Amino acid sequence: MALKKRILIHDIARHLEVSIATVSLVLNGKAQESRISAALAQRVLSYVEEVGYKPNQLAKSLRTGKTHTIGLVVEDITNPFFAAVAGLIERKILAQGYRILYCSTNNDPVKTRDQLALFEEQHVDGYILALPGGVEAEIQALVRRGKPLVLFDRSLPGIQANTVVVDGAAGMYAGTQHLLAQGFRSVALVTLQTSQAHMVARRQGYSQALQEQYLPELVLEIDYEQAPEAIIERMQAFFQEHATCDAVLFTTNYLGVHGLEALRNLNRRIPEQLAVVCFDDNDLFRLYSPPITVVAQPLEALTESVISTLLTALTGSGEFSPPTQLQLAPNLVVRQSTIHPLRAGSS
Amino acid sequence: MALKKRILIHDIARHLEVSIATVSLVLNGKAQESRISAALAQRVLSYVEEVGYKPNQLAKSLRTGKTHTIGLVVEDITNPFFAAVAGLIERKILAQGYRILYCSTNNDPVKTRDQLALFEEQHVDGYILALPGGVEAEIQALVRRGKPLVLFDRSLPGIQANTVVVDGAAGMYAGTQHLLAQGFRSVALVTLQTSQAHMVARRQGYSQALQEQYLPELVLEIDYEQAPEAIIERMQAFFQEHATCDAVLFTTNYLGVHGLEALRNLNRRIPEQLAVVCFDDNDLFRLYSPPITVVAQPLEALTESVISTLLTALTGSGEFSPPTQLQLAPNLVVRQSTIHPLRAGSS
DNA sequence: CTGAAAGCGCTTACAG
DNA sequence: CTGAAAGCGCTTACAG
Repeated sequence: MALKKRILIHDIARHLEVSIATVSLVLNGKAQESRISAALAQRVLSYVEEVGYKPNQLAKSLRTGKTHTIGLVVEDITNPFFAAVAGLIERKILAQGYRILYCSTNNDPVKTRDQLALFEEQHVDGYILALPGGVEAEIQALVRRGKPLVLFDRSLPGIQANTVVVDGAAGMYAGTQHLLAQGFRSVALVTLQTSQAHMVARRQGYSQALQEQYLPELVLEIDYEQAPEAIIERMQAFFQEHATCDAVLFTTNYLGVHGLEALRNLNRRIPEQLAVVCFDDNDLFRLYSPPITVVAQPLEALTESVISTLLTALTGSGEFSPPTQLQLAPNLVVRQSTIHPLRAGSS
Repeated sequence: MALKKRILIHDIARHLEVSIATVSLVLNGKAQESRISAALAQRVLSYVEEVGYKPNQLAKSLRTGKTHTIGLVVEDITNPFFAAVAGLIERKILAQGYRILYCSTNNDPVKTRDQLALFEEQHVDGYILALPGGVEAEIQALVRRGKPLVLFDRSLPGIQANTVVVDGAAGMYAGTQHLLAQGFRSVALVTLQTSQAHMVARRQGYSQALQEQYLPELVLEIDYEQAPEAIIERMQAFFQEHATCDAVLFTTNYLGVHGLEALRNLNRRIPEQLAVVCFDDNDLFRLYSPPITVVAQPLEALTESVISTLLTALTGSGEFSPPTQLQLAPNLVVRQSTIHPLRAGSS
């Protein structure tokens, strides 16, 4: 029943009849440079191991300013893309002894600002960020103060910071070209009504492909704030209004999911009546009937780049170095949703 | 260019010409009980607001022992169920001023132990846990030391702790009964090879429904460690071997997803050749062709219960109170994957 | 190698 | 209400 009193560095020192400094130096790997004998260091280490002493991280953090904590900010942890990113980041960074604080922004700059402030109060060592617009000033301040951070998925206009993004323009260009090559001629885009960099790029890839063929654009912009039901209804109205449209690209996975539901409600056959491409892959697209052609993001490479960039900044010499800016190539995965049985190869 | 020096409580006190204690007491809402005049308190508050002073949480935590951080341990953050739980928990608890540290266990007790130790070093105030078997001793120790925690999704054998689970036995019983009522007679179960409480319960619900009808069980146990490809192959072999089986229930969403892929590879028609039920819902099941009948978990109620239980423990008087043990009812959602066109209503 | 000491930035009795 | 002080548990020069 007796609560074991938490053991302190002081207890270790007293038991070994050495000074607190000695214990601390050994524990922090500074035995050599402090000219502590290997034998003594070993004695300390094995006793610490024996009694299971763990330094109080709070005290350590207060003293050193390091918390070994990373703040992960995503748009929405329930979105399969961000969940996958979170999972991969976790796997890669926990092994380095870091912990992860996370939060979802839901693209709300006010909420994001609050959360960034909380992370800062908590003294996170570094940040991994997929941000909404409207927090440029806060991020600029972090950059200026030399905080290790990396933006991913989307960059922030006017901010010079480590960034790892997927080339949305190239991806959507490839997707649109693929549709055109399959003989589709009235190609719509369903995207978000936003000026965020990644969405702008994806739309631009679509536009460019159409312009090169002198084909008109047909764009539906969805308000992120809306409830799923409203989004689905909006899409249904759009597809009914534009009945001659024979192909559509969705710029995010959840727009794609809602789009499939809208098309199912309308009984549109894919790809006979409407070909479908989505940016970003997931189980649903892969197993849907018909399987959906996607512009897949390189999740493994993306997270690997994010982590290595962050670790470099974290362990950096502290001196200024130019930000790393990476743009990764997505991968067009052609499935049946864009292979028109009658038109295939007719381009 | 000049780095603004971080402002300290000392600076506030000096500027207002009051004592540090006064500032601290006002900031911690103890102005009244310390008989500090409302006017002075107001002066402090507005100056603090004006200069944007934020107390250093590390120092505060070291002193008070509270970090306002919750440790969330899930099986796998990329699993839609756990991602949904994480999202809802986040939404409900960030508003209370708590931050969330998370980690995935992948059902590995060693990894789980390491992470729990990290969380403890970090002095999290409370825990929300979906655990693998093999960490009973660690949890028992947390409980004994009065740490606020709540187990969810699955209980831990022999551990008396706050627990919020979904009634898997009732859910699978209902799903199996539904299949029998639809006229299916050779009903298989695909589950995990594990002794975890939630899986045992789900299997037991299946067994009971069959036993009541004197029907034989047909169970495939999958090893969690295997790669998806291996799991799919294993399932294909199973379904080929048991060709007369006319219905199947999957006990988790990812087993269901892999199962659908296996059945697609085998060109089995659902429900004509095989009816399908899955425990846990997601977009894929809802939009699949045909839509899949599921035993849906009450996510909103589940997370609400988890949070309120944890907050009670967190703000509790510290005195012992018996653990809260909640079991929520799941909801059978019948879709076309179990409605046999020829047999419907024939039961 | 050691020991005493300062300091990270707070909170909180305590005496006045 | 105030002021001085202890203390949360560490790390790290510094003099010896």
